[in-house]
Amino acid sequence: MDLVEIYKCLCDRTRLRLLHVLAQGPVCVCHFQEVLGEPQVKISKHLAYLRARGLVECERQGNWVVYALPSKPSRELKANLACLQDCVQEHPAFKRDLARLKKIEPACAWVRAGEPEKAPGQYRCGC
Amino acid sequence: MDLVEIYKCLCDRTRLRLLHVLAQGPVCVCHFQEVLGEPQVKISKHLAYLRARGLVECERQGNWVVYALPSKPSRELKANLACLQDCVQEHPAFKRDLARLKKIEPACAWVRAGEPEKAPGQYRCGC
DNA sequence: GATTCATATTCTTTTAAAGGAATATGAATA
DNA sequence: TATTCATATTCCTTTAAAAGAATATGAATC
Repeated sequence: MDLVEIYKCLCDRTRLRLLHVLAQGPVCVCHFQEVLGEPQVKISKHLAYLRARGLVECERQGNWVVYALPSKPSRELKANLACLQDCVQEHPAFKRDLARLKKIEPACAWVRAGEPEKAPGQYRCGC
Repeated sequence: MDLVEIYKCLCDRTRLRLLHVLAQGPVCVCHFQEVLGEPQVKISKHLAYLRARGLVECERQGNWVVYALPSKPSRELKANLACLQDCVQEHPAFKRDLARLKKIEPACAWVRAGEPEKAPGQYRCGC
């Protein structure tokens, strides 16, 4: 994984927010929409961008697709993700994302555990 | 200084090399040309890019312009520059730059000390 | 004052990326 | 099997960045 490619992934605010949220654990796309308050296309395309460059992995669980940080991140990626977390701690916008994530935490827990059928709602995954 | 802007500065290989070299101390443009082996326009434009975003500062010394990392870097910048140094240690291309820098070290020392007139050569700054 | 040197800027072409609208895919339900 | 939902992809327009060629600037020398 090339260092420049990592930085290219990091030089967009939406992608920074996605990666920052992902540091908390796996998240499905609809939760991202809820947490970031951004349209589906935008979220999906930025996730695709990150996926194509190995910064995230994903797994389909029925109707949902759950994204996560790579299980075996390179040294460079690990260092930069840690740096990002450090840099962003104070920024209100990023803290707000985490607050919104906490609100939907219960639903997330099911999805993370690979049991989306237990999530509330019918078709929905609880967002 | 915006975090995204910092990452935009970091997502180009030439700029990474410039910043990596600058971590050793102030360097003038002609030394950069020597060390990176890249054409003058390229070096100058990337330095302008970094300068416009506050990632480097510069000072004219007679005919030469000496660039340096900012004297008071933001927390974010400091963290990312440290991370960069860490990530790049093993990469041959970056190590090669430092090796070439060492070769012209004597000339650099004069320039850094603000006494370019002591540098060898007539019009030249020793590159 | 003309020249020489180091550096910066302008101009142009090419390429990548962002964003939105519309549509496609693939799984689950009815 | 038709529908519904979550997500992805395509198409389009706009904007930013990279690179090289040519030229400009500003300081020092002759």
